Amino acid sequence: LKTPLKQAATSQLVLTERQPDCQPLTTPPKPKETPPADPWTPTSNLKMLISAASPEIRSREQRRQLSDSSSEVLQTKHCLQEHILGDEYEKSQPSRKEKSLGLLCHKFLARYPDYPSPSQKSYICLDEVTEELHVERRRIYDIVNVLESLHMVSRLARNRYVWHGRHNLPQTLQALKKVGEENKYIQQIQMIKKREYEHEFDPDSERNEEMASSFGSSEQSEMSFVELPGVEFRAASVNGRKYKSLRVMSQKFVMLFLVSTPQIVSLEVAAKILIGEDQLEDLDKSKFKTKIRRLYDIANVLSSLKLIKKVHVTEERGRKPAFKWTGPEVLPNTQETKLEATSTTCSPPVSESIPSKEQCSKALFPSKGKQNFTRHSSLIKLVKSIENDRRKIQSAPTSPVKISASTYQSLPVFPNTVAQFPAITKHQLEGQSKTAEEMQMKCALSSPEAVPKPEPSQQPALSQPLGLCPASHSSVSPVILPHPQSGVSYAIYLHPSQAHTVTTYSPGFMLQPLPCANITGIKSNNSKVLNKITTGEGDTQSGTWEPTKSLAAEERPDTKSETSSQRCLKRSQALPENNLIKRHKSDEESLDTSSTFFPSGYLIPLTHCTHGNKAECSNKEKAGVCSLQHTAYSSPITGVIPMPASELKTVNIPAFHITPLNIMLSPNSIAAAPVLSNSCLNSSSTSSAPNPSSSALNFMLQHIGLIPAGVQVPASPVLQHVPVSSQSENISHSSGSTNVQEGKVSKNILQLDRGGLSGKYSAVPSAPKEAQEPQAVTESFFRTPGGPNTEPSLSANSDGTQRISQGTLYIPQRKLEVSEV
DNA sequence: ATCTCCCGCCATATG
DNA sequence: CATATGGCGGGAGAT
Repeated sequence: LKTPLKQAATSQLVLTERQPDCQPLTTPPKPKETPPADPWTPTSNLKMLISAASPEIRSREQRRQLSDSSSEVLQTKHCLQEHILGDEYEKSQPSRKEKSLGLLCHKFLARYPDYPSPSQKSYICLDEVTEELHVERRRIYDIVNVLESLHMVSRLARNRYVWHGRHNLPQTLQALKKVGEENKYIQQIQMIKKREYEHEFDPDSERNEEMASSFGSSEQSEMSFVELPGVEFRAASVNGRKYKSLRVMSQKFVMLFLVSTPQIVSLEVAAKILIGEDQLEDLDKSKFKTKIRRLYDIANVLSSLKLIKKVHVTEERGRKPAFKWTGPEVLPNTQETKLEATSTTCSPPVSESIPSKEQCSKALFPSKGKQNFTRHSSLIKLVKSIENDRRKIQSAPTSPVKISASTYQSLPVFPNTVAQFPAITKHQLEGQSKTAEEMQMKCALSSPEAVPKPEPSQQPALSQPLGLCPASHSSVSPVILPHPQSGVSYAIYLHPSQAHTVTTYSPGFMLQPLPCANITGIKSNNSKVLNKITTGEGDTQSGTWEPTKSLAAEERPDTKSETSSQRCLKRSQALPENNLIKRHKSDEESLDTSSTFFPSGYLIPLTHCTHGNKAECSNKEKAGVCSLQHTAYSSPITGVIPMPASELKTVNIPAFHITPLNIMLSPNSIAAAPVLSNSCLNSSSTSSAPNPSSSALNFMLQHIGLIPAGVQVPASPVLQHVPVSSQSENISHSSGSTNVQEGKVSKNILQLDRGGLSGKYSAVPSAPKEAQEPQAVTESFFRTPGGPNTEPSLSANSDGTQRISQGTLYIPQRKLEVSEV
């Protein structure tokens, strides 16, 4: 028995971790799973597992061949059915591992392509899945829920989901990262660690007290689900609150990875944070346990997606289970600063290339869905009101042309004012048109720098966001935020209960221990950096801005970068902003009143709203849109925009990673900083999934000829990788007290390779590795004695300060000295 | 013993 | 009301 079990385990690991290397080996398909009725044969069991695994592995490695993978699966399945040859082969008891969520998830994923073509949507029928995979429905829900949290699937109706694959992943991650930053997760993590520390000395003295006090404040984002423009909960979905916990937990869990510097998160910390958010109380041992259980569930799915992998962190206390982010690095969005002339671009994130075309198209029409808030009248109302507001705004000027590519507009600081300020709208490309001229115009507009000219009046439509004010919270008050980088704007809905909290909440309670100071400092540094990058100097301005929270900085980076014209625009807006900011600053110092925001919110992409409006839009527009869309589809878009190396450097600077550090911003602050973001940023991001506008923009530019169609994705990929790998790796290595061990896993993997597949593998040495290779390469490349952050590129841009600050961050109050050589 | 986390009861949501 | 979802926690396999 044991043997078989082990194998199973191994196989699983392999599946999870190894895929890339596998080669197309042919596996003689053997039976896959059998119903547990059969007898037992260890060997058979193994075989089965392996066989099962191999196909999947294959599929994985070749992500490109989706169809293949699916076919494989089918094959496997067939085999299963007819197999039986082995008689004794059977495996019988599925040993727990065979039933693991991770394995199940693999099987599930194997059925669908990572990057399904937009044209053909694949639907997921839960009944079929459960049947084919031989699992209880409950398990499928676990998987689907996590996938939903990443927007890899979305629910259509009962029993029905749509498969999006990883197309939305970049956007999702970016959005999550942003929210994570807003939530001050970094600080929370530090707090927890600190507390832990203290505990060591003092057993449980006043744990409750502390927790309550500190955490109470931190309870912020309670249940909030971050949505993306293109993917929203459909139909009956869920807006309704309560039941999104797994989804929400999943998102938060991911946020923790994206926000923390070594991208390693221990279960314990994650659980505490997640608990802390909604419940002040602690102590709950059972609650903690439950949370942990859920985290394991989520982790299994994320592992199957290869977004994380298990590791162990050894601290003073001993070693604790943890997970390390292995997914694509999310760039700090912020910097769209430079998008200007070149368009920046986005390089494909990570290793996989994404069908740009598809993405673009997708991005263009995100809204397909209307959001239905099922059964939540309040939500519906909100939406309507929002729409109305928007309409008002839009309607005001006549602007036939909306523009937008740029994206995000600014958000009004105060709702009232909002209307007054001109904003550039995001998407609306649609309407417009078709003419080349128009397109050009748009393009121009869209690019921030290039387009400075657009006058406000022209951009009447704020398509997105309208700011609503946070100040008055009604039971449900939506706060709309622009999401510059990704171009995704989202709104946060507070639960009534939360709202109370927020409103009520006293300023003093925030905690921000030491770290704060550091953070702040860093932040300022970052901002400086930004300035530097963007503008040569900017000290002056920066001074003003610095105070702002990182968020502000992030979002607003363009401010600096913008062209004069834009600047002017902004300035006008800025006045209020600045004041606000300043104010905040002071607040912050005192303790941050604002910190609480973003508590629980439900994030809804504004885009949708727009959509809703769409109806109202003139038919013409619609028509225009349609045409546009078509075009988009048919047109060959590269999707990638060339980016100069220099730019890349800037963007990738490690400092930025740190930037996130963040700080929380208050809604006000956010609102305050209206920004026009440009699409570039997003593009840069990696992400492949830029916001609609950006993609549209790119598309247009290319067509117009402004941008070369071919894109060079030269260095960018590498660079992108760098930050991630280098960081994490270095850290792990260097960390003194904290160790990350992956030993087990890797071992298993290795064994497996040797054992069963070696023969096949031998044939294919280099190719497979490639997938993972990049990491290694980059790693070595960047790894420098100085420490994780010391990279050449960095140094160029940064002044010593940055580096220092970074170091500070890492090490913050813990003893674990991670980096610092 | 501890770490993982499967299983499936049962409250809720959805249609 | 019948189902579909999915929170939750016991308790057992894996280490």
